[in-house]
Amino acid sequence: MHPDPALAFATHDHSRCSGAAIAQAEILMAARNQRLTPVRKRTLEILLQAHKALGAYEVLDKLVDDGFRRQPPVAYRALDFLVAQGLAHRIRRLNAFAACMYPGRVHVPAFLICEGCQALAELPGQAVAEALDTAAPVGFKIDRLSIEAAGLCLACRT
Amino acid sequence: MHPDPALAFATHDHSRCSGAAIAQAEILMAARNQRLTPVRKRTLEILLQAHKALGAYEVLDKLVDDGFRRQPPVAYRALDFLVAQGLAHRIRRLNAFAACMYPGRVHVPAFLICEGCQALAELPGQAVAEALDTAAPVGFKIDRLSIEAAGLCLACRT
DNA sequence: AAGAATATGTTATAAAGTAACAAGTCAAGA
DNA sequence: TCTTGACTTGTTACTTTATAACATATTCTT
Repeated sequence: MHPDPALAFATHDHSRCSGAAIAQAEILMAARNQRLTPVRKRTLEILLQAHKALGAYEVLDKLVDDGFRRQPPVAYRALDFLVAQGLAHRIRRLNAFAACMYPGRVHVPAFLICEGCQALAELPGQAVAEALDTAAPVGFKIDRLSIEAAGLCLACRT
Repeated sequence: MHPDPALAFATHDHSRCSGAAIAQAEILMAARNQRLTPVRKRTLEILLQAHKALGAYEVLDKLVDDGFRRQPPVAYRALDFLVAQGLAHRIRRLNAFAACMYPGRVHVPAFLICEGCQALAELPGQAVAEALDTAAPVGFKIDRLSIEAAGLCLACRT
């Protein structure tokens, strides 16, 4: 995982991220009586290894390499499951999906998208959510919140 | 305009909002040497009167009623212009567009989307943006920020 | 083993957004 | 005033993203 969001913008071994995260996902799904079936598991691996946001059709292309048929519902169903289980997030600015960096933990995801290297950092947005709650009209109950910032990371600015 | 975002969730005369806002847009565009052509002006009116987020194709349908041809670029070009000029915002969660409530003023838009009545409130998100900036890794420069919350307004909860 | 719930296979289609180029409009300088 | 260049619109065609609907298969429960 990425306890430090800054690591998202640093080079590192992606396959290492993947292994532990998959193991944790297995445990989590078992605890919830949810099935991390082959497509779902592979989809999560694909997101973890990409280490950036991937469009559903990009995921689908990679699933095809693994023998699954190239049909949109294959990818969308797996992605929807992962999102519902909090193992992945949907990045609306990009029409894309990314593996969650804090699976199983209650958190408000906030995203930084580097337009230079396409890297994506997920950071805890609790404070951001509180600021919004304060600003919101009395009585409005926030269910789901998207916080997505596009910009340039340190490396890409220099 | 809506100095008080809470008004977005209260019933009121939409056509009244529109008139003043259009007049202001005219002034603003003149000052910037930008042309608020008929399609653009009508598109802005449509957004202002709808008083909620409208998909590009919904806008297009209404433009057709005014004699414009039903061709996607007609709507997208007008909408893109309005967004570029800060007269409208794009709501990514909804694949939709809404008139800006603070045209000509520097601000960070934050949106509350009521899933009960589909009303949309735009509120100043400066504090929210600052919270995110604080949480972001050193060196990341935020260019554009989406803050979009889905939930239920007071009226729809009761 | 039967039935219910869940997951996958498959076809088809809807919805959202863009590329590319031709044609028209407008404003400013020669 | 003419013409040049920038901008705007018209139009065709297409790409990308996402979902509906229904059949089949798998798994869990009793």
